[in-house]
Amino acid sequence: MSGPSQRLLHLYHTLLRAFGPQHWWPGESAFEMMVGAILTQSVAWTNVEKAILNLKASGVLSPQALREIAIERLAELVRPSGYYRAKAAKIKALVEHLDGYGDDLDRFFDKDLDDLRTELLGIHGVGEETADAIILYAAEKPTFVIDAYTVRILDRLDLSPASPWYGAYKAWLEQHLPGDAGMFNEYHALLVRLGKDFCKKTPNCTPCPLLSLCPTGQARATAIL
DNA sequence: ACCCAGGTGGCCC
DNA sequence: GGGCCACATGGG
Repeated sequence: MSGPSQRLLHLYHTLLRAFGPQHWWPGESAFEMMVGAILTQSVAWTNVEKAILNLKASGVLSPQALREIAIERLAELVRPSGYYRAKAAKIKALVEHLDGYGDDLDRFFDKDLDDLRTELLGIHGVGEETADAIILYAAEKPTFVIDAYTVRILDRLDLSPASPWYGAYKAWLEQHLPGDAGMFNEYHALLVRLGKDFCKKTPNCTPCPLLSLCPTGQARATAIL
């Protein structure tokens, strides 16, 4: 008989074997990751890439430049990522907050994980998933990021906590896995890879890496997602 | 033409 | 504290 820890580790190794390391988060700097974390809210990453490209081409992918740019112009630049007016306001809120640290991310991140998380949640536009993505991928501290793919895949595998809240999934995973930031990083990225690049695009995916893990034997991704 | 994509905040009860 | 809803573009 195998408990949640064994099953979660097995899932991790299965995905890692199937897909290899994902090298997340996509982005050249911690600040770019933070902006990307906001832009990717409820939107396909391909849209975010266009928006980031616009910001780079305009030379405004820095906290100071983003504070100085007019919000209407910022909105136009991030337009491809959807919800563009709302996201422009969120980015403004983020860089205003960073102003309090002289735009020094190391100084911003240099605090207890829970304190950093609470502070992030106080920024307009930063909810739990975005906060955890920033903590894990930009600050490189061990928190597990829960997103829609994670929930659906774990539910399908009957590997879910009792309560359906964000915090319950997060606690469930952190409780049953070694608290290693590198592993949380890779694990979340692999779950998204499975959901995004594999399941949707491969109807009846015969080589589905979850096949041996699914209790009902119906781990075809079309069934999962 | 429709559906959905790596959520969040505001408002209502 | 939960249940709705607005927010909006781009690709399948």
